[in-house]
Amino acid sequence: MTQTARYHHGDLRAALLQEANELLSEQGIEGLSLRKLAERAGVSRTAPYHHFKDKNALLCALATQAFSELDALIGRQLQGGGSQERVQQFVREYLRFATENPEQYELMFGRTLWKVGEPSDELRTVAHQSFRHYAERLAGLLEGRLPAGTNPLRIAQASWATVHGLCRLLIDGIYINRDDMEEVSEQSVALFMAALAR
Amino acid sequence: MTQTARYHHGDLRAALLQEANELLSEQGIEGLSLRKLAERAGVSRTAPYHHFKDKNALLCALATQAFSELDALIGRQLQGGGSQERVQQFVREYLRFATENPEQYELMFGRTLWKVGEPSDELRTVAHQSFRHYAERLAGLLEGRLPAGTNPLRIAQASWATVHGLCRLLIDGIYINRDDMEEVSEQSVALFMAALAR
DNA sequence: GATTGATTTTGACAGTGTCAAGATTCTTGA
DNA sequence: TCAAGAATCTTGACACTGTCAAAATCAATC
Repeated sequence: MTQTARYHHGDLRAALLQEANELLSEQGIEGLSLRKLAERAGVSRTAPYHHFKDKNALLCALATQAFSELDALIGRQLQGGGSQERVQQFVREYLRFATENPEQYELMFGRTLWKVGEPSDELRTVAHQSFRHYAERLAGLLEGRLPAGTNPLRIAQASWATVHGLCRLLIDGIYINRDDMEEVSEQSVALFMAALAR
Repeated sequence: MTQTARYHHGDLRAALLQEANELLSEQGIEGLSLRKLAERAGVSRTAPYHHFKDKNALLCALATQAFSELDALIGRQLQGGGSQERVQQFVREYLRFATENPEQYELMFGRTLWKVGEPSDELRTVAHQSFRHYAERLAGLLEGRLPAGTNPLRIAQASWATVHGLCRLLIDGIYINRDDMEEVSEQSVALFMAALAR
């Protein structure tokens, strides 16, 4: 039953997601067209529409997968007792996650889904969950260190914005030097921790 | 000589830039097509090609203008002696700049020009100049405050990344609440300054 | 075995950026 | 003054995009 060119594909949905991920990595969001995708999967232009409402839905599915990975990374890196080295390590891993799959990261956080398109409920959920997860873990790490009157949520937002900003500058091709970025991130973490340890 | 429907437009280049800025604000980068632009300017589809090599060139021209404004903002806000309040004020203004013209900001820092397209030499120059300008001014403000062994350039990069990250999260529609963002930015600045004032 | 539903196909449409070739107007030099 | 050339603008065309409608094919079910 695995011969080529049968009318029903078998598991087109999964095949599309797989091809989409590859195409995304190779050519970026701009190079990811439904028609290329269909051709790669050996199927006609409009076949994907029976598995995804439209392009936006397919991209949401991709981004949702990616957020799950990020969430796993957060859980893996931000557990146990807290030290500056642990946070440094997390940031390094986050930077690695973003820069090794830049197109995926762009899809996760970019305007394509969040502004131009419409993020699916599933995507919204997993994205917010990831951030909440991060905020909780970080609050755990910084337990007792925070100066009075400091809102842990704000710290989480601020630190995430910093790391995210670094990633964006790097990914979008504005800062080119990755090694510099690593140094910048270390500097940032050091400053944050220094301020919190007062 | 100002009657309508004459063959030569007169100053099509300027008109295109003007219309492009409006269209950009109204409909975003995705809604900005050369054909719409041409129609708005009352001219045929391909007329713009006699004033801009291609779409990328036109967008670069837009972004270059915008960077000049940002550069002016930096010069305006980051002058004179330094205090935490001065930095806070700058960040507020930067956030305002980005959130009041989100599509412009996206164009300036987004992948459309820096990664997908090719930034013009002019754009590269003014962008780097803006950052250098920021770095110098900030170093001036923090003069004498920096702990030994702290590279002012890294501080500039780190702080810019933070503000930029906030802007991106806000603009891309991930953080929705602007007021929260303002609070986050204040928190960030406070942390930075606290760490530096040790 | 016929019917129903899922899946896939072809055809079509409006929209995009951009090239080539022709039309018009402005400018410049003799 | 007027011809030549440059600048500017237009029409035609091409390949590409996402998406809809209608027809074709297959799988499963009653």
